[in-house]
Amino acid sequence: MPIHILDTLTGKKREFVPLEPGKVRFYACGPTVYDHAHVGHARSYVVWDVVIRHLRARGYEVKYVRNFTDVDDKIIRRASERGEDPIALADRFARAYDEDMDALGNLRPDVAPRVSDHIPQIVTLIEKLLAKGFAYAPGNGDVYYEVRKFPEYGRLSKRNVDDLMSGARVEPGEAKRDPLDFALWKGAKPGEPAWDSPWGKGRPGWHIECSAMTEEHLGATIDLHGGGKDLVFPHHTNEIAQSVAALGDGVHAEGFARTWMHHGFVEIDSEKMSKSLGNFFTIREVLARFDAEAMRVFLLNTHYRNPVNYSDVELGQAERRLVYLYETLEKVDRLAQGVTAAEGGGDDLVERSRAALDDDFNTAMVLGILADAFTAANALADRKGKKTPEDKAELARFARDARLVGRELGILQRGPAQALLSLRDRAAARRGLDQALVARRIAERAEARLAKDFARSDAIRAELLELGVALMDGPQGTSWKVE
RNA sequence: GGCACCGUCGCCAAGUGGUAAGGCAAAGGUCUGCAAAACCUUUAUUCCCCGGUUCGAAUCCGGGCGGUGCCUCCA
Repeated sequence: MPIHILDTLTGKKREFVPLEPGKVRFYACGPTVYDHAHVGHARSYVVWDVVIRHLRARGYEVKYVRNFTDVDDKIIRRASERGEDPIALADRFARAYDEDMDALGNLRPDVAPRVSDHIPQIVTLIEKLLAKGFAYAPGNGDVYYEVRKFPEYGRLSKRNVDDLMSGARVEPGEAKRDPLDFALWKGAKPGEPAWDSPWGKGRPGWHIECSAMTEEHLGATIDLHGGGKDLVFPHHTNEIAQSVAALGDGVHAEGFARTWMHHGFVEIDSEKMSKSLGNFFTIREVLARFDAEAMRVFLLNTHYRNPVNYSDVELGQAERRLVYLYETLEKVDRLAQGVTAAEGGGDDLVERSRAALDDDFNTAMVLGILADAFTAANALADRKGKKTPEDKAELARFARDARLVGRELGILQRGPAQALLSLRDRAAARRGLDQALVARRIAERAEARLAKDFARSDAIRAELLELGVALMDGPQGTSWKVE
C-alpha cells in the first residue's frame, strides 16, 4: 500500500513516490545549538523519528540527514556573554542535544552535518547564484539573494512578494536592492567567527547552509524535507529559492524537495512554546520527572500537524497509560512463555497499524488500534479457566505484534518488568515517597493478614493510599503502585 | 493590516462526502476478606453558529463568532 503525505507545497495529500525507487532522501532542519532543547524540539524529532521508522518498515532505504546550525547570531551573542568561543559553545550544546534525543529514543540521523564544516560548499553555492544572476555582492562584504528574480518565490508559504513588503526590514549597514532580499553571506564584524571568501572575511546567512548541506549529502533534489510550521517562512521559502536557482531550473519550486512536511507546535495554555516567550521546558527538565517513553506516547497521541498542548497532567496520564501497556505485556508474556505465535486468522494488528501510518503518519490512529488490541489481550488473559494452546498462541501473537507496532512508534521495546519498576520509581520520586517505608508497611500488613486481622490490614492500606500508594494482593504476594 | 491554520462528549483526541475510533474522568457490574488491577455495560441522533451544494456533510462552498500561527529568531 502506498504512503500518502500531506505536502505543504501543493497543499494536497499525495502519494509518496521517491525519485529513486526504494530509496528516500530525507532532510530535517536541525536545531540552532545555543541552549538546551525544549519540548517543542522533542516533538519535532520524535515526529521525524516515526517517519523514518515507518519508511524503513515499509522497505525503503532511508538516508536521514539532520543538521546542526552552529554558526548563528544567537550563538555568537550567547558566547560573547559567557566569554566562550562560539563554535565550542555550539559543540557543547550539540552534544547535549544528542543526549536528549538518545534519551527520547530517537534514532540517530545518518549524517548530522554542521555549518562550520561546510563553508567551502556554501561559498561555492553562493558563487553559482552570483554567476546565474540570482544574487549580488554590493561590495560591503555581504552577498544578497535577489528575491524578485525567482518567479515562484513564496509559493510554499502561499505569499506573494507584494504581501511581504510591509513586513520586510533592512538592518542598518545592509545594502539590499530590495527590502525582501536576504543575506547569503554576511561580512564579518569584529569578534565574530569568520571565514575567508571571495567577498572578504565573513560567515554564511541563515538559509544557505541548508541548501548547501542538502546538496552535499543528498543531492540537488531530495524526496522529503521536514521542519516545524515556523520554518515555512522564511527559512524553507528561501531554501527553495536558493536551491532551485543554483541547482535546478531557476523557475519551479518543486525542483528542490519533492515533498514538504511541516508539523504543528507544542503549546502551553494554547500559546506556542518558544524561547522568546519564555514559556518552555527543556527536555532534560521534563525527563527528570517523567518517563521518556511516556513523552513519546503523549506526543504521538496527536497527529503531527495539529498543535499539542503540554501539561504535567497530560504527561502523567500518558505515563499511566504506558504502565497499563507494560502491565499487559508482562501478564501476556508470562502466560505465553515459550509458545509459538499463532499464524493466520485473527485481525492483523501490524498491517492495520501500518496502514494508519501510510495515511500521513496517523500515529493517534495507531494508538487507538493498539488500545483495542490491548483490551482484547487482557480479556483473554484474565478469562477464567485454563488457557488452551490456541489461547496461548493467540497471546503470543499479540505480544509479538504489539511490539512490532511499538517499534515503529519507538515504544514498548523495553522488558516489561524493568520498565514498570522504572516507571514506579519515577512516580514515587515525584510524590516524594519513602519506598523503604512502603516495604515495611507491606510486611506488617502481611503479618496482620496472616493473623486474619483485617482491620489492621485495611488500616495500613488506607494509610498508604493517603500517600498515593495502591496495594495489589496477588498470588505472589502484595505489590504496589503509585496513584 | 496581509497570509494561513484551527474550533468534535466534562477533559485529551482520530475521523476531510456515506451515517461519530480511542484515551482520561464518571456511573453500574464481574472478580476480591476489603481493595487495586483487569474485563463487561452505560455516557455526543451529534461535530462553534447561520445559510447553501448534495440522495446524503463533522467532512464541500459562502457568511459570522471564537482561538492560534507566520509576516523578526524559532521545531
